[in-house]
This record gives sequence, C-alpha cells and structure tokens, in this order.
Amino acid sequence: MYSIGQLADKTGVKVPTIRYYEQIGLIAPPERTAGNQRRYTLAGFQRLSFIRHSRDLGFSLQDTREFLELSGHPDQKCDDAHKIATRHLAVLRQKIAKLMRLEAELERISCCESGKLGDCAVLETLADHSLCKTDH
Amino acid sequence: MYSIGQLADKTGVKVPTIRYYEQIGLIAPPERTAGNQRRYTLAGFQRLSFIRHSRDLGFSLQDTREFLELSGHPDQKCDDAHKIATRHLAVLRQKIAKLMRLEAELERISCCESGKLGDCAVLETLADHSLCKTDH
DNA sequence: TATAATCCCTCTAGTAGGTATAGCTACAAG
DNA sequence: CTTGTAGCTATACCTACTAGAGGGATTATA
Repeated sequence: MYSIGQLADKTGVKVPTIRYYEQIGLIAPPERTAGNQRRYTLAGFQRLSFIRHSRDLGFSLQDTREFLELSGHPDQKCDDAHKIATRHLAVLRQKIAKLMRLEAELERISCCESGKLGDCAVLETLADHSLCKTDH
Repeated sequence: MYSIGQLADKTGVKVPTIRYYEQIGLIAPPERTAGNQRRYTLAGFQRLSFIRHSRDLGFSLQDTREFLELSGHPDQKCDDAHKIATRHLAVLRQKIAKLMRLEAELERISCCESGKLGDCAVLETLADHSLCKTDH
C-alpha cells in the first residue's frame, strides 16, 4: 500500500494531480486509513503509470480515458486504440510541420542587427505579414 | 470605420476573441455608435493584425503585450524585442525536438497488426514504459 | 511517551486563451 | 415597417492542472 506521496514519487504524477484525477473520475477513489488518508494498491499504481505514459506521449485526458476503457476489454479488437493513436500521430505531424515553419520564420526575423526599434525586423514583421517568407 | 464583425473578417480574429482582448486590456476600447456598437479605425485594425500575427508565430499574449509596448517606443533599442523572440525560438526548438521523439515512438507502436486488444502494442506500451525505444 | 517535522485532508480560487450560452437591442434591406 | 442578421452584456464553461488557506494524521526522534 502506498500513500499518495509515495505514489506521486513512484509515478512522477504530482499529488494534487492525483487528487484531481480522482475528482474527474479518471481513477477510482482508493481505500482510506482510519485517519482518512488515501492508500493505493499495486493496481492503482499501474493505472496511474498508464495514464502518465499516455499523457507523456501527448494524448489528451479524453484519449487516455478511452485507452483505459479499451484496455479493460482485452477481447475486443484493438482497432479503436489504433484509431486514436493514428489520429494523434496525424495531429502531431501537423504540429511539428507548423512549428518548423515558425522556427524558420522566427530565425530569419530575430537575427537582424540590434539597432533602433523603428528598424527592428521583429516588430516590423509582426506589423506587416507580407514581410514573411513562409506560410503560417 | 469597421464593425466588430468586419474587423473579425479582415483580421481572422473571432468576434468574441476581440471582445476578450479588449476586456484584458490588450486593445483599447474603441468608439461606439449611438446604439452602443463598437466601431474600429484603421489603427485598431493594424494593432489587431499585429496581435494576430504574433499569436500565429506562437507568442503568448504576455509576449505580445511586450511587443506592442516596445513598438510604441520606436526610439529605444530593440534588444528587448530580440530577447523575447530568441527566448521563444529556444522554447520552440525544444518543443519540436520533443514532438519528434514522440512521433517516432507513436509511429513505432501504432503500426502493429490489428488483432485482439490483449496483444495491442499501443495499450501494452502505455502500460509498460520499458517497452519504449526512445526517451520522453 | 511527548513533541516536532512532515505528510495529508478538503475547499476554493486561479492560470491561459479563449468558447458558448442566454436574453436582449441595433441596424440594413426590401 | 418588418424581418433577419449582427451586435450587446454577463456569466459560465473548457483543458489540465496549480496554489493557497486552514486544519488533521503519521512518523521519527528525544
């Protein structure tokens, strides 16, 4: 049995976040001691690790909820899990592509000579989109 | 003079968002018609375009606020503007690197054969971090 | 056993950056 | 003059937490 603090240490999920997950129904309310403190089992630890991992990979809490639901029914086909993962991968790729375009643009405009603000490429570019060389 | 809807169309910023920006003091309250409707000038349009552009480049509202402040004093050195942009560029690069690691991992685990959930690589990997091939 | 340090409890409110809704009024076209 | 679209305020809601107040529980040491 782990206290909430021990569980936090073992999973890397912060204590208030664990309580938050319980509040929104992502994890079940655990047993309590006579003094009303939460005590977690190995199963609770595993579920929270799963959640942590899913969040680390950038999935939303909603996606994570669906993964948890799916992993509770190991006899069904895993198409749904793949659908979620594939959808997320597409979003991720778009995000990367966009960020890389932004990177290029930002690099271009932020490496000018330091001078007076009236000639600052950063501010000029923000003021006039037509100065941009890439799409965004 | 533009109505709020026309301004929204011209800048690509949604109507409620424009009102929100006014509320948080990012743009000044514009003049009103006798019937209490907002009417924007060219200067209002330019300021909102500047904001939109800054947001498009991924800057926070706080960064954007600082850019606006700086662009109001064109006689000062633009070091500050560059500092903000450079800081943002570093954050952006970290974000891209992390997303690319996630992409690799997600690609690896989501391209398995569709079978039973008990053997689903997506769910298995989420449950057991040691199955991951990359850092995240 | 006493006490101090650390942990844990609930509850409320706040964060960014908006979006949605309700109930109402203004304005432009026919 | 009416009707449909656009605008108004105010409040609540969204994600995914984080911070703080004010108290109780547990544990390590004296």
